[in-house]
Amino acid sequence: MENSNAISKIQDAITRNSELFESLAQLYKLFGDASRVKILVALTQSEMCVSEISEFLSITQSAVSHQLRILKSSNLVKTRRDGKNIIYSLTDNHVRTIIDCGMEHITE
Amino acid sequence: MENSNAISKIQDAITRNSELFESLAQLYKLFGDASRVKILVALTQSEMCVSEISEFLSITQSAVSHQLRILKSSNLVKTRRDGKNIIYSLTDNHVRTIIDCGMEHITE
DNA sequence: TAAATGTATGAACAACTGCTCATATATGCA
DNA sequence: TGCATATATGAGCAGTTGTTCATACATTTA
Repeated sequence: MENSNAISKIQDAITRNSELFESLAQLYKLFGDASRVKILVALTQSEMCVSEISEFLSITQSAVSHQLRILKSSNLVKTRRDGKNIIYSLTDNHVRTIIDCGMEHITE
Repeated sequence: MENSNAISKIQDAITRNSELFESLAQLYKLFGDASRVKILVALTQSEMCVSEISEFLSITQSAVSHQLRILKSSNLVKTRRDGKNIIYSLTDNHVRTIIDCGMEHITE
């Protein structure tokens, strides 16, 4: 099929920035799981320790811990220790923005 | 572990709106794949037919078709026929907004 | 120091995802 | 009407994902 020139340019742009869009997909993948989204939403309201998060999701402490590890290694959350507890919080405000952005689509 | 009152309220809110956050995760899941993201990004620039999209992704026409079906059944894209071609385009501007929102996080 | 509490981690597994291949359907054209 | 082109779809498969279970590690307290 013969391309119009305009579409060729779009295709070039996407091919050139291929890695960028893979990062984008990788980012959205983090929000693409109900447990993780709920964790992130909770953390937009307040920092929390693992057992607090574990309480209101119907999954075990272990599962929460696994998910938090993913979120931390992706730099969406950060931690500090407070005695026996590890307190998780959002790294920055991007998470909040992204969630709000998606919510607007859902609740239109 | 004993909850602070504030955290209890957050947990209640999240439990009550559980389905909402599952929809949110479902939405982000659509953006959580490189092929789909590239398709959506392309469509923010111009409507396109299947074979055009198929050209610049290194996947087959069949794979593109499968992904477009997913995007269509989620109401992110819509179609019209033009002769032998099916032209795909974005349903509304939310996709654009969501992509921009994620890009800001990536390219900070 | 021993027990209790909070968190992290590895293995295993079922469910899901995205791709390919083969093939069906739909339209346009000779 | 027959053939070429464009798209859709089902089956099958390999890779990924999210959970659980068992257990290890870290900190506090008796």
